[in-house]
Amino acid sequence: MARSTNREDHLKALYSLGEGRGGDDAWVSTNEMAVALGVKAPSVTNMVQVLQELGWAEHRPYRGARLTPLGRELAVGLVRKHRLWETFLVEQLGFGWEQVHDIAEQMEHIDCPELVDRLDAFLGRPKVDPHGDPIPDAAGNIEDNRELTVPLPEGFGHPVVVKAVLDDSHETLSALDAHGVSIGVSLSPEALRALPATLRDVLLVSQNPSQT
Amino acid sequence: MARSTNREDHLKALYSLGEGRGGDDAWVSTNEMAVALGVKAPSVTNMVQVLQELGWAEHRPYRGARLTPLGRELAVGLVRKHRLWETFLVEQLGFGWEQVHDIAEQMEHIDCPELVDRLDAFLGRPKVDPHGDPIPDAAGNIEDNRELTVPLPEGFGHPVVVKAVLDDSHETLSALDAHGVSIGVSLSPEALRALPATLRDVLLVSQNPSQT
DNA sequence: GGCAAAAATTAGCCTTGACTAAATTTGTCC
DNA sequence: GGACAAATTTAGTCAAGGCTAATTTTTGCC
Repeated sequence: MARSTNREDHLKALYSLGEGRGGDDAWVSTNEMAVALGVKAPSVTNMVQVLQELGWAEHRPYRGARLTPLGRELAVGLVRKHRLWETFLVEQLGFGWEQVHDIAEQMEHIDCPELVDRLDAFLGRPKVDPHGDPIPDAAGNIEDNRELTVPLPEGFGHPVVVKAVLDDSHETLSALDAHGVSIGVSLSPEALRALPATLRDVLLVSQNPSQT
Repeated sequence: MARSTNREDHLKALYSLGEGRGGDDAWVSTNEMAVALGVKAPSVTNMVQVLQELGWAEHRPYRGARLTPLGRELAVGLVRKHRLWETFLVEQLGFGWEQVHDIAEQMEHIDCPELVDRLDAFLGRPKVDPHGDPIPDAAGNIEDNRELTVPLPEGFGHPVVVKAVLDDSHETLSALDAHGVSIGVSLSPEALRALPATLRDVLLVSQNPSQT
């Protein structure tokens, strides 16, 4: 048994859903994964059991699943590939930031370690992707400077600089685009108030425009 | 029923094997395809029948298969993607010409017409890939200047310029590399005689070094 | 023209990964 | 603490695409 697009998709869903929560309740329910992947729950149960046989995840029946260290390493590799390809598509080919998620979803499954290294070098070893998300390095380390940023502050008393967008869907990113929002843009309190709440909520900002 | 990696692989095999021969005997046997694809003959029979249902190919039992106009169009699109990605890998990422076939084999299945257009533009709308093979344009036209070239002439009386290599396998290309052969290189009669016959046979050359 | 060998197809089975329906476990509310 | 609802897994089915074994068609040779 080995790598396959489907297994990788399930692995990545498990990783994405599990990363938010720390500590002991890092278990992700099969139902959550099913919703994220657009399949039904029993299919996920099946696949999670396969991931367990592969040593990528641990499955506790009626509890959920979580990654093993190996699984996490592989998942981070997928995230790395995804974000590098997104960066390539935007910076080199001129795609809009709302177009690249779905394409990178296909490209991240290309299997060639040397390709990843060369792409990374070609792009100048970027630290963040076009949505402000950190790109893991070759060793799997993630330098997440977004912890220096904050969710939108109450009151909107000061201008803020957009550091990252937490939802990479075509829909959200197009809407943000229509409001002139992109990574690095400074938003005045008025501009913030003009944004629909659903869009404000996906932004990570730094409060001091002098912080880069 | 729709696109899938397997169906595309069979379509491309049918195209590659069928292109050499003109006219009425353009039928490709399922066995040939099986050998080319590394699967068994009955699997090919199955898949060829699927291609027929898709309107991509015509199957005449015990005779073989051949592409429909639609199938040919799709196959040329795959060849276009394959050769553009090979060009990208060599020219932009610095891969050796012997490394890129297998990677492009994966990348050619990425489905995004806009990506192909942008990649083509990014590369400067190249006419040939790193192995000297023509890259079809967006309309599917193939400007095959290799017809201006000739297989290696008898006698090796004159220097020749290498225009294309007919076998893109890692093995062959590495061997050619070891002999200092690459696209555009001029080979003296002595150099030609020094090449193993198996390597000489995959070269297309032009006889007059002044022809570029 | 008939017969053996080669080639191709059909038949039947396996794995992957999806689904629905049914059974099981968990958790909550009184 | 028990009953019921919600969540999860198990059981059984299906399609895609591969395989081997058996059958059928074609071909080549006398």
